[in-house]
Amino acid sequence: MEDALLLLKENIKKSIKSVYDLEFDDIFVERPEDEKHGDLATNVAFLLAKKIFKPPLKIAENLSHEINGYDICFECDGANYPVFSSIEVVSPGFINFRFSDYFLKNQLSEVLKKNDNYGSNKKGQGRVIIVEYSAPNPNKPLHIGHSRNNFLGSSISEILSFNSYNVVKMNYMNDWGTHICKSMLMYKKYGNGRDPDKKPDHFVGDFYRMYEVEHEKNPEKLDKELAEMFREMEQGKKETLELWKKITGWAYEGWKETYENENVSFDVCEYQSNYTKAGKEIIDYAIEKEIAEKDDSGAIIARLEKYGIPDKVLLRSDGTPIYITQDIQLAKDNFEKYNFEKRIYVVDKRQSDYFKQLFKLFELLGFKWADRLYHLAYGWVSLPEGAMSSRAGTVVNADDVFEKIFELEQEEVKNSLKEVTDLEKTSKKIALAAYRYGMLKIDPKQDIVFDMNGVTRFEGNTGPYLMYTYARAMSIIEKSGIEASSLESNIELFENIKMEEKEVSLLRFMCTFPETVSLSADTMSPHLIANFLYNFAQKFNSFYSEVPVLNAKEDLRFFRLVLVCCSAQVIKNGLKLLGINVVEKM
RNA sequence: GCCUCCGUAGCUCAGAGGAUAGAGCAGUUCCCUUCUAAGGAAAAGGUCGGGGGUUCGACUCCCUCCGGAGGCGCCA
Repeated sequence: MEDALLLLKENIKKSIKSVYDLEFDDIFVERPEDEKHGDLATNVAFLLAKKIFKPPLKIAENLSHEINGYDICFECDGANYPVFSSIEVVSPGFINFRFSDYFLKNQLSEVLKKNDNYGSNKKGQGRVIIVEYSAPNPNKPLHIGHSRNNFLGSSISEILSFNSYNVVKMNYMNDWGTHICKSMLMYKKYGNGRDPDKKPDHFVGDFYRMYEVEHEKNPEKLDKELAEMFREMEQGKKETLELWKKITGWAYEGWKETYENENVSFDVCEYQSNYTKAGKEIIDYAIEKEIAEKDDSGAIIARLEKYGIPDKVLLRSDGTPIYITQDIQLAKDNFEKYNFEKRIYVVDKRQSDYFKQLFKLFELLGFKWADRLYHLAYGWVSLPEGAMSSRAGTVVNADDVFEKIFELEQEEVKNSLKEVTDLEKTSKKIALAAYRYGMLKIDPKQDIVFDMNGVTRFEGNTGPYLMYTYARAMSIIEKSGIEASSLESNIELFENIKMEEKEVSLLRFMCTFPETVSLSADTMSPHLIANFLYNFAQKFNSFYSEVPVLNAKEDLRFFRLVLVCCSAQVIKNGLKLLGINVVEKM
C-alpha cells in the first residue's frame, strides 16, 4: 500500500519530466473523501500551472495521457497486474486514480499474511519513546479525569509500539508533598490505627475528603498541622514516614484493581520521593548561566518573560525543591538512561504553561534533547452539571463509573447472548470497550462533558457497536466450518470474482488502515483510529445486510469468507490499539 | 491586563489547503420465514460564531471582533 503511493509519486514525477522537461519534487497525493473521486488524487496540475502559465485542466490532461502509457504494475505469483484501473482528469484540474480490482483483492492476502500485525510498520525501529501518563497523587482513588489520561497514555503507547517504536510506559507517582499529608493527618487523628474495611484507595480517599471538610471549618489550624507533618517527613521522622508508607501503600494497592479493570499497565514507576534532593545542581548551573536568579525573598526564579512565558520559581525561599525541580532531574536522568527520541507527557491542558516553562528551561540550559519533549495536552473532563470539585464532593470515581457500566452491560448481554457462558467476562470486556471508546473517540484537545447516561447507551458510534460488528463477522466464520488460519495457504487473486459495490467499498476502505495507523502515531491521535473503525464497521454492516456469504456459491462464498475474515482482523487490530480486546460472541 | 485552547445540524462529535461540509443521538418513514435488529435502508435537519484578508481553491492559514473554558513567582 505504502509502496503503491511511492510508485505513483515516482510516475507522476516522471511524467512531468517527460512532458514539460521539469524537475518537480513536491508531489502531493491524497485520498479523496468522496469514493467517486477514486482512491488517490493529485493536485500537481494546480501547482504546475503557476510555474508554466498554462491552464490546470490542460496540464492534467497532458500528464494523465502520459501516465496512462506507463503500464504501472505489481507482481503476484510471477505475473504482472495493473495497479490502477482508471486515471481520470476532472475539472478544475484534479487527476484521480482508481485501484484495479486485482490490486484491491491482493490486499486480502496481505491482511491474512500479517494477521495480528496488519497495519503495523517499521518506522520507529530502534528508537525509544517514553510515555509518561497517569501520574496520580497517592492519597485518594482515581477519578474519571484519570481514566481519560490512562486511556490516552496506554492507547498512544500501543499505537507507537505498532509503529515499531520501543516504548517505555512510565508512571510518575506524586507521592511527596503536603497533599499526601492531608490523608495522613486525618488518619492519624481519626483512624484509630485500623485497617481498610473497603477498597484501600477509597479508604484513604475518605480521609482526604474528611480533610477538605475540616479545612473549611478551621483553615489556619489545619494548614499549620499539615506543614508540621510535612516537616517531619522531610526530617525523616520514623513514625511519620511509617504512616506515609502505610497510606500511600493502600492507595497503590487499591489502584492495582482499577488499572487492571481499565487495561492499563506500566513498564516503569518513578517516585517523586526519590527525587527530593535532586535538581539542585542543574539549578546552580542555571544561575551561573544567568537563566535564573535569586530574588529578594531568597527564592530562585527563572526569568522567562522575555520569551513570552511567565517566570517560574525553581526553588522556594527556604531552599526546598518544588515539583519542577524534580521534574528537571527526572527528564535528565531519563535521557541519560534511555537516550529517548521523544518523551511524551500526557497531562491535561491546564498545565500547558508549566510545560512551556519546563521545555524552555531545558533549551536555555543547552540540553540538545530539549526539543524531544512533548506535552500531550488533553481537555478537561467535566460533568453535565459542571466541573468536578473535591471540595463540593462532585468528583466521579473511576471505579464507580466502571461498576455502573459493567452492571448495565451485564443486563444487555443477559438479554441477547444465545448461550450465556461467560456472562461476567464478556460483560466486563464490553463495559471497558464502552468506557475506553467513549473517551478515545474524541480529539484529545477537546473537553469532554461526561454524561453517564450517554456512556450507558450503546447504539451508534460506541465501543459495543464495534464489538458487536466483530462478533457478527466471527459468527459467519464459525458457521462456515472453515478454519480462519487455513485461509492464507489457499488464497489466490480471485480473478474470476466480480465484486458487488458494497464489497469494493469495504475493501477499498480496508486498505487505508495502515495509513491511519501511521498518521495516528505521528500526531498522537487515537481518535483517528476510532473514527476509522467506526466508518469501517458501518461499511461492514452495510455489506452484511446486503450481501449473503454463507449462501453464496463455491468460489464466491470462499471469496466472501476471506473478505469477512479480513474485516474482522482489521477491527480486532484497530480495537487493540485503543486498548480494547474483542469478544468472539456477544 | 497578558497568554493558551475551543466555537460546525436541536444535542454529542468527525472533517489536519481541495471537489456537493459528514456521522451518531433525538424526531419522521420503511426492513427480522434469509449469515446475531446492540443491525440495515430512506427522507428531513447547516449563513461551519461575525467581519476582513491570503489563494485557482478556506471549516482548515493570517488579522480583528464577539462568546465559552483554562493558565499566569515559592500547589501539583
